[in-house]
Amino acid sequence: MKHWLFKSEPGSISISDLAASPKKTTHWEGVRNLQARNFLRDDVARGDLVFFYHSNAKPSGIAGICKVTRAGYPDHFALDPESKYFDPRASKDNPIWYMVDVKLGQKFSEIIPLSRLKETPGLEGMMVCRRGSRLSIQPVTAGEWKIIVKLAARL
DNA sequence: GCCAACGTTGGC
DNA sequence: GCCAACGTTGGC
Repeated sequence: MKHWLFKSEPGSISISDLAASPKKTTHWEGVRNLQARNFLRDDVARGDLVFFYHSNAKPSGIAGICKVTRAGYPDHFALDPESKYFDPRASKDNPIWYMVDVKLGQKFSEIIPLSRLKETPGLEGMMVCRRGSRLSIQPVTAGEWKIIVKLAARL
């Protein structure tokens, strides 16, 4: 089992929105970056655990934990001209973009802010802690996962 | 295939 | 709202 960090702007979907969703489950659609797409298509597996990260938020940081309930499959929003994620290059035979499904596991009582992550020993190598890192689907090491879960337990 | 211009992300 | 960093586009 692997660990990930998925970013979302709360205005798009927040962890509270996910908590209020049917079965507390959502598609993770709209990823339109090749590197992130490759993770979704090739690496994110059912059962993997995910930190739900709020970006462009007050504060930005990790809001909780989700579980992947469905591995990568074509993001059909790319085929829908009405969708803001529409991509005219995508087709049924060549979906280009992929999504996964995630289910809320645990919503933390508070956000663990990015500033906290940055000052926590052992997390220096995390992509999200590095300036200018825009990747919205990021792998997290088992060690980093453990450290952050410990932080969450002390909230 | 280079790279300047442009658009987007996202912290602050 | 600013702007740095990054990804993508398109002219050549």
